[in-house]
Amino acid sequence: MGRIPCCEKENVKRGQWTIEEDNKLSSYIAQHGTCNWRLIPKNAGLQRCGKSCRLRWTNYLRPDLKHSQFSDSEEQTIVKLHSVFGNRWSLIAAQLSGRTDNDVKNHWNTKLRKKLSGMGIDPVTHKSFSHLMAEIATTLAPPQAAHLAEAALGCFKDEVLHLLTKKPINFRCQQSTAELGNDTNNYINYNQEEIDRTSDNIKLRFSKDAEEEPEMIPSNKSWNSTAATSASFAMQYSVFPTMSTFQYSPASMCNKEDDASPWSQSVCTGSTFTSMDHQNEKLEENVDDSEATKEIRNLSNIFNPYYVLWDLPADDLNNPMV
DNA sequence: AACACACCCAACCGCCCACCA
DNA sequence: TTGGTGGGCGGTTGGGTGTGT
Repeated sequence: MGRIPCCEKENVKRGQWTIEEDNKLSSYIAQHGTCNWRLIPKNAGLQRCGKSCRLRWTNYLRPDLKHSQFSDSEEQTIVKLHSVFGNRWSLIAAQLSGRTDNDVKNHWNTKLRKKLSGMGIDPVTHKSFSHLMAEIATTLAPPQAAHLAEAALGCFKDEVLHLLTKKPINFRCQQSTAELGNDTNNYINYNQEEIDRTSDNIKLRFSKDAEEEPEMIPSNKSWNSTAATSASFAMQYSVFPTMSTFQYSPASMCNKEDDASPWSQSVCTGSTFTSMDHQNEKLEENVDDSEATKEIRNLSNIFNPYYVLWDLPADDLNNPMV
């Protein structure tokens, strides 16, 4: 026994809304409110499904909606919250005034996901790709690790190709000014040969290292193995060129008129050495609760996979939650 | 200029859950 | 307790538009 449809499908109009329909719906809701969506199209003289009316109102016509571009600040908030909630778009949207879940979802799927991928970060787990590759190495014994790494590389193929080859983005390797002088516009362009070579290197290193130092790749590590161990492998099996002089810091992610911010530039760094890896490296050096560990706690940023909500600046939250 | 491809985003679909009689 | 209903949600689609060749 299925649910009865919310309307007679054959008698309702579908597709794009006209200005006239928008006006009818808006004026009806202005007078009568939104108490019963099933009755609204009928009473408003619209040949639309009630659900369609609700969506049109909530996603487009509502007077409190913003129709402007997402700001850097909003984007950062989305990424932060996505790292906590995943695809709970309504929860995320609730923190951004004037944005709907549909807006947030669309923006994520069309822009933010690519931005993160372009930065070498898996948009699902919010971990760097190299970190994920390292997780594989810490979980499986050779030769499975090498095989799975190859498979994982296949899974990330689109991201990797996007990262390395997409012409319009013209990925920029951002290095410290100390290293580059004042020229911060150095570009590294990869070609197919380079991609293949990178891929081969990964496979080779997995196999070779496992052969030479099998004890380095524990066979029974869980996916929740310590970050320190993972970080060491992340460094060891880093897919992309590592530039230890660069890190994403909270400051670099702030919404300032700072063109040097990797976020505002919306470009790829070509490095997977995220601050998380950097932090983990410090963790490894200081196993106990040292100054470095404290520093790590203070360095929570949007790419920290262990990000917790209470680290969010209160200003970012539209509807602070318990 | 014409075509192909990529991208964006409004709209739809179907599932789920809370509420109520 | 149960079934009907409205509304919310996330995933997906497809048409319009932009861009490259």
